[in-house]
This record gives sequence, C-alpha cells and structure tokens, in this order.
Amino acid sequence: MNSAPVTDAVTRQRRKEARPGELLAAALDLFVEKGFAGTRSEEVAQRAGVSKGTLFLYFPTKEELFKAVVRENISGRIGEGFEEVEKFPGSTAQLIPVLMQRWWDSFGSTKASGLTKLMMSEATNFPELASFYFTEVIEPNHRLIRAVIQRGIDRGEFRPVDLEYAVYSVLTPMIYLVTWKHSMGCCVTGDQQIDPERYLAVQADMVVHSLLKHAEPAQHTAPGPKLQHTVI
Amino acid sequence: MNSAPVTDAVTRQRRKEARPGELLAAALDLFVEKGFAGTRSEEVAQRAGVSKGTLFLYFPTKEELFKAVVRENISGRIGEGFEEVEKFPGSTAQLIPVLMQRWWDSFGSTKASGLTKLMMSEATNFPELASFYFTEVIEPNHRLIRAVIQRGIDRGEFRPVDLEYAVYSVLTPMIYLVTWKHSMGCCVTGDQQIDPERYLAVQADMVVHSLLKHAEPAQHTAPGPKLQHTVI
Amino acid sequence: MNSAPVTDAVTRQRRKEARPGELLAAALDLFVEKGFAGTRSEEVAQRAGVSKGTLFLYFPTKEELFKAVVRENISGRIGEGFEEVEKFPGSTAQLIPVLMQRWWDSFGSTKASGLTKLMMSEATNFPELASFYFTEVIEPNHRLIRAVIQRGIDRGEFRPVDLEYAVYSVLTPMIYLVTWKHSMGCCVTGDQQIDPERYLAVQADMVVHSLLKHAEPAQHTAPGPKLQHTVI
Amino acid sequence: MNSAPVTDAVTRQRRKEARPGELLAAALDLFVEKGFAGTRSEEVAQRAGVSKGTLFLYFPTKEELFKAVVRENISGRIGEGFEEVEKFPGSTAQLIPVLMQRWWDSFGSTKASGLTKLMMSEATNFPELASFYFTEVIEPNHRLIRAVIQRGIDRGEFRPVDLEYAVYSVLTPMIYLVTWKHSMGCCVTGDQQIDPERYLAVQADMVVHSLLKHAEPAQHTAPGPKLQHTVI
DNA sequence: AATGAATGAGTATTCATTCAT
DNA sequence: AATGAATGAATACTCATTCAT
Repeated sequence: MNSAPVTDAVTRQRRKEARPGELLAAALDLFVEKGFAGTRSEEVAQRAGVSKGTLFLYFPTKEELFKAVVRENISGRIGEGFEEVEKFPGSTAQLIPVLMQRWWDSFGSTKASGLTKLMMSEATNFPELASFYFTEVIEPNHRLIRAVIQRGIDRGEFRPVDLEYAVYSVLTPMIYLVTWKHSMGCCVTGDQQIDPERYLAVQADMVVHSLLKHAEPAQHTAPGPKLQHTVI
Repeated sequence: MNSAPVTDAVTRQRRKEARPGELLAAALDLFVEKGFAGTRSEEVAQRAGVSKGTLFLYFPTKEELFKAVVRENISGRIGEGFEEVEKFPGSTAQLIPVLMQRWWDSFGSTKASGLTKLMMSEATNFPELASFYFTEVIEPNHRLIRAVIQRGIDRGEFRPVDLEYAVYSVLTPMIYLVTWKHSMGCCVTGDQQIDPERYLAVQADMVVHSLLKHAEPAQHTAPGPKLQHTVI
Repeated sequence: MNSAPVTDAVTRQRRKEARPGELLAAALDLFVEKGFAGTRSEEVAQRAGVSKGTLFLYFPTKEELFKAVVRENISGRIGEGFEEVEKFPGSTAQLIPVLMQRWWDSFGSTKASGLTKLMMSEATNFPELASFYFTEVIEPNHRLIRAVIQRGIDRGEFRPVDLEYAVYSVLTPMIYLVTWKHSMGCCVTGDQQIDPERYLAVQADMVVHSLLKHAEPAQHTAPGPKLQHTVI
Repeated sequence: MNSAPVTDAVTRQRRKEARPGELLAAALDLFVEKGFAGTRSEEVAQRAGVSKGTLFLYFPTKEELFKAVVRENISGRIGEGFEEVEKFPGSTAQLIPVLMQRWWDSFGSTKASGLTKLMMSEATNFPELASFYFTEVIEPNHRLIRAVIQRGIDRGEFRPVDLEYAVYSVLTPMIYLVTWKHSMGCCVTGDQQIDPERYLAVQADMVVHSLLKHAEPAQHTAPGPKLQHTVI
C-alpha cells in the first residue's frame, strides 16, 4: 500500500501529462483505419492502455475526441513548404516533381494522410471541423501551389493560366492518391493497385507539360458537337 | 364497395411496378445525405411512402439496396460514354472539354454524384461494396478515358504518354469536384466555393495542354535539391 | 379465356376439396421437420402449391393449422391394436416383442412419429391440444398395454405387478426412440446413433424379463445407505 | 456523499460476483418456462434485476447463456454420481432404486429438469447446442449407468445383457418422467398425473427384475403371428 | 485522476396476418 | 375461392456514455 509512493506518484504524474497524447495517437490510428463510426471508444482506450472511463475524462464525447485528433495532426507543418520553395535553386519545372515526391515521402505515405480522406468522409458531419480544415490546410496549400506556379510564370517558364483553379491540376492527383490509398486501395488486389512512384512521376510530368510555354498547335478551339455523359 | 375496381387494380399494379424505382430514389437521397451506415432502412421506406417490410420485399438487405442504387445511377449508364466517343467527329482536344462538361451536366451536378464520394467514405467498412464498385464503375471509366487518350495519340494530336496512369489527369479533377461538392463544399461560403464551369474549363485546358504535342523547351530535367513536406 | 371452362371448373372444384388435405400434409411434413416456431406459413403454402393467402383462408391462424394437423394425424388407428392383441395366439412373452416391432414398422419409423415428439415440445403452448392428445392417444395406449400385461398375468406367464405404472416399462423405450429420432438423432453421427432393431429387441427382452415369473433370488430388499444424485 | 463508501464498495463487489449466478438463475426459470426461442434476452435481464446490456456483458450470446445454464445445472454435477456409485456398499439391486430416487430428489423434481425436456424440443433448431448436450450430458450418463449394470454383472447379481442398449431400460423411465412433467403434465388433472415416488419405485423394481439372474421359464421364444400397429 | 460495471437507446431483418383485387 | 403485395410488431445485440467506488 504505502510502498514506493514517490515512484508511483512520479509515474502517475508523468503518465497523467502524457495521457491526452497517448489517447490522441491511439485515436488517430483507429480513426484512420476504421473511420469515425467504425472506431469504438473502448478500443481507443485499450490501445492507449487506459480504461474506457479515462478516455471520457479527457474527451467528453467521441466527437470531441475526433476534433482533437484532427486539430492535433493538421496544423503547424504548412510553413515549411513555403520556405523550401523559396530556397529551391532549380527551375519550377524541376521543382514540381520534387515537391510532389517529397510530399509523398513526408506525408502521403504516412498514416497522417488518412486524415485527408477522413476529412472528406466526415466533413458534413463535422462542419465546424471542415471549416477549420479548410482554413488550416486547404487554403495554405492552395497558396503554396499558387506561389509555385506564379514562380514559373514569373521566371518565364510557364504560360499564364487561371492561377486560382490551375492549382487543382497539381493538388487533385495528390489528394486522390491518399484518398484511394485509404479507401478502395484496401479492397483491391495486385495489379489493380496504384504504384505511387510511377503515379506521381506521371502526374508531375503531365502537370508540368500543361504549364510550360510552347508553340501552340492550332486545333483545339471549337466546342464540337453533341456528346453524352460519362459517369464516374 | 365494387366501385372502380379497375382503377384500383391499375393503381395497385402501377404502384407495384413503380415500387423499386420509388425505393431506389428514396435510398439515393438518403445515402447521399447521410451515408450508408447513417441511413436507416425504415427511413428509406418512409420516404418512399411504404412500410419497412415492403422495402425488404424488394431488396433483401441494405447492402443489396445500395448496390441497386449504384447500378441504377452509375453502372447502367457507362456504356453511353463509349458510344458517344466513337461518334464524335472533332479533334480529341475538342472532345475532352466537351466530355467533361457533359459528364458534369448529366452526372456530376446531380444527386447521384454523391455516390462517388460515398464509396470513398465507406469502402473500408464495406469491402464487398468496394469491389463491386471497382468492377462496375472504376474499371469501365478507366477504359473509357484510355480510349479517348489513345484516340488522340492515334490521330497524331497527342504525344505518347503512360496511358494507364495518364487517365488520372482527366479523372482526378472530376472525382475531386464531386467529392468536394459533397463534403467540404457544404461547409464553406461564397467565394470559397468552386465554380464548376470555370473549374472544368480550366482542368480541360490543362489536361489537353499536357497531352498535346509541341516543341519542348529544354529546362525540366535535373531532380534539384532538398525540399520539405507539404501537408494536404 | 373462355376455353375449357368445364374442365377448369372441375379441376378447381377437385382442387378446392383437396386443399385442406394438401395443406395439412405439407404442414405435417414441416412441423415434424422444423417444429412449430421453425415452420414458416409461407413454406407450408408453397409446399402445398398454393399462395400464402389461401392457407389463411382455410386455417385462420398458424396455431389452428397446427391443431388441425395433430387432430388429423392422431385419431382412428388405436382400435386396431386391441383387435390384434385379442387375436394373437402365442404367449404374451412372444406378443410383446412382436408388438413393439410392429409399432416401429407402422408408426415409429414413419413421419407420423414426429407428432409424438412435437406434442412433447408444444404441449405447454397448446394445453387444449395436449388434453386431446392425452385422451385420444395416451390413455388408449395405456389401456392397450395394460391389457397385454393383464393377459400375461391371467395366463400365469407374468408375475403380478402395479399394472398402472408397469405400462411405462413398455412405453417409455418406444417414446424415447421416436423422440430421440426427431431431436438429438439429427445432430449426432455414426456410432452415436441408435439402431432401432437392436434397441427394440433389447428393450422387449428386458421388459419381458421384468414381468416373467421366476424363482426370486433373495438379495434385493434393503434400501441401502446414502448416495448422491445423478443428473440426466 | 462520502458516507459508507466501504459498504457501497462491498455491495458493488458482491453484486458483481453474484451477477452471473443471478442471470443464470433467471435464465433457467425462463428457458424452462418458455423454451429457448420463446425466452427474450431482455426478460432474463429484467428478472435478474439488471439491464439488457449487463446480460450481454456476462454472456456474449443467448446460446452461450443457454450453454452456461446447462453447465451450471447439469454437466457440472455428473461427476458426483460416479463417486457415489463407487462408495455404495450394498447390492446393485439395492443401488438402482436408491440411485433413481436420489436422482429425482436432486434433479428430476427441480426446475433444472426442465432443461432435459428443453433440449429434446430445441435440438433440431440448435444443432450446436444439441452436440454440446450430447457430449456434456448424455454420454456421461450412459457411462454411469453402464458402470452400474456392469457392477451387477461383475458381482454375479445380474445376467449378461447388451450393455450398450440395456442402459435405456434405466434411463428412459427417468427421462420420460421429467419430459412428461414439463409437457403433458401441465395439461392434465388429478388422477391423470404421475406420482413420481410410485412411478420410480415401480420402474426400479421392473428394471432390477429384468436384470437379475433367475431360473428361466421356457415359453418366450417363437416370433408368433401377425399384429397391427399401435400409435403412441 | 482512474476504473470498469452498468446502462439503454438504437436498428436490420423476419414473418404471421390482412385485404384489395 | 385465390392471390400476393403490404404491413408492422417483435427481438438480439452494440456501444457511447455515466457514475459509484
């Protein structure tokens, strides 16, 4: 009973401060793996090595836990991109594939990319979180990509484009890749999988091509006749 | 008592034939609005104006109902795309923007496009649905876009590309648009919205540019130095 | 439309009269096979080749159907036993094994024996039916067996016994056999099964031995010391 | 607020340990009264004074609950029989009636005997339970009775018999008694009832007689002529 | 601060029964 | 008399949340 109270106290204190972090880490894993509805509170507690009751001591509801996970794992890393872009000495056509590959290595290929898919899935259930995500993640990323494209234009590499919307040519392949990885990718086999390296190389090549200045061939102007729908 | 027996018979017959359609329409609404797990069977029945039991008379499980919804709204309509591509008389550079706009008009802008986002969200929870969707929807669409790009190459409009992966340059902007529309799009305001017409025009322009043959400028080859991560 | 109306009418009339019988036959099969709760009304109708609605036209509830099945299949055959016993020329020790084997051939081995088990299972849910069964089946059978044993006593073959309760020595092995056959017997394999021929021969031998007069050995009188329970 | 924390703690602990027992007692009552399918989980919980959720905290499914009830009331107590048989000092002819009476006192006359009838009723609907019951209850009981008869033979009291099937002469009267008690017995009146004491005394007398060695009279050999069926 | 026993609202599916035709 | 489409009551099991200790 009264043996080693000091040690216990210290341990307890240390653990107490670590608790929310352990819980958030466990929750991140599980939310990414199983989605919001598919994650059971008890499992989060178990993985964090505490009891169910303790979880609710720190996060009053599962929804609050989810919000905390997203907030915890999203912010703070955006600034780095800007610095690196500014430091980059090569051409913008060189920069884009490097940027995309690096993004994959440091984010897309990690567990954290599960949050991207998660936000898409749960946005309508957590509108407040979606706004937060928009401000904290989407807008900065758009600014970053816009800066990159602007750099290409400023340097005379790229043709002028609708800057605001051109960013999607860079972003959507990346977003799709991580979304796929955490959804359909889990349910298909072998040759139906996407090879990230090849995928990103091709997408980078395509987007750079779409931006570069060149002597335009003349043909693609008139709208052309009727055509029916394609369905994704 | 015996008044209008014919009318009643007709009504009953008409309703019986209409039932599956009414149920599928109600199910589409609710699945898109609330997700697969979030949609209660009884609510589907109610919205279709029938009792719970009747729903299960036509669709033995909720999963089968979902599959039927996908079939009705997506798989069943993919063939049309192929026919139209074959009939199109213009250049492939003309074809692509037309194709994308038409896809938007007939699918992306409709409620049915919510299914695309839904599948992404629920894939891991319902792997069987995911496989079904992959086979019935994703593969055929890839084949269609591949055929379009191949057409451009065959006609000498487009440069040779990694056909398998180049399709994503066309598809990912479209998928992103409908995914956005049914997720973040619900949670942001005014000028943060995406204007579909402008978005698709820009993406079509970009992808066509990325495929067209032209005199290459020389600069984009060397990999270039370090760069840190960006977080989507 | 109006072709062969006579034939149709005749067919219909003939079928109409046959309906209840067809339904009762189908119901007997299914009740015996699956029990009362396990039998679905629709399946009864299907097996009888009619629609669900028709079943309820003849039997207002599933319970009434069950009662009708039992009543239909129980009565009327008991008298035969008495006549045969009276006609039998041999010793009563010969009569008993013959009686048991014959019972097996004409009842125990047939589908109808499922009713015996069914009555045991459902007696408490259908008390009125249980009383009927008691009067129509159990009591007559007791009288029959009592008559047989009395015959043996009257002829000096058998020792005097508590006639009322001695009948159970003959009856319980038979009842157990059909009960087993329609319950546990379905769920065990190979050498765990009961071989009816051998079973009945042994039981007949045992019961005859228990009834025959012989020079009694002296030992089995004192109650003997304590002993704990056995549990079936 | 902080009054009687010890008492509360003790109470809670005591209740926690008592829970499974309370639930099993409630379940036994209801299973016997209403059958397996007829017993609702919630009612079991209610009768035990807890909520539905608590029941599933201790027994993951209704089938597991049933198995636990059988274990608690039957399987767990079979060993006792063997010990007692070995300790018994008297003749086997003395042992058998004692054994049967004791079985009645400690099992047949109690609520638990309803499980015997229950298993017969539900076996085909729950084959897994049937297999469980066969292994846990029926086989051990057969072994016990075989051991008893073998004891009589070894001591020279009993004639040699088909040991495997002779056990039914002891068992079927016992099984019938409890089956009757929980089925037809509920539906008949006064003098139609079975008096267990007299019933068991007669059956014990009969079975002992059937096993004892004695000078055989000669008559019961030839098969004898025709005879028609009897219906149980 | 931590526990974990207890709770009870929530839901897909079945099936006897009804009734308009 | 016959149909079969429609109904809706009934039920095992899950899991976020509470709270006594």
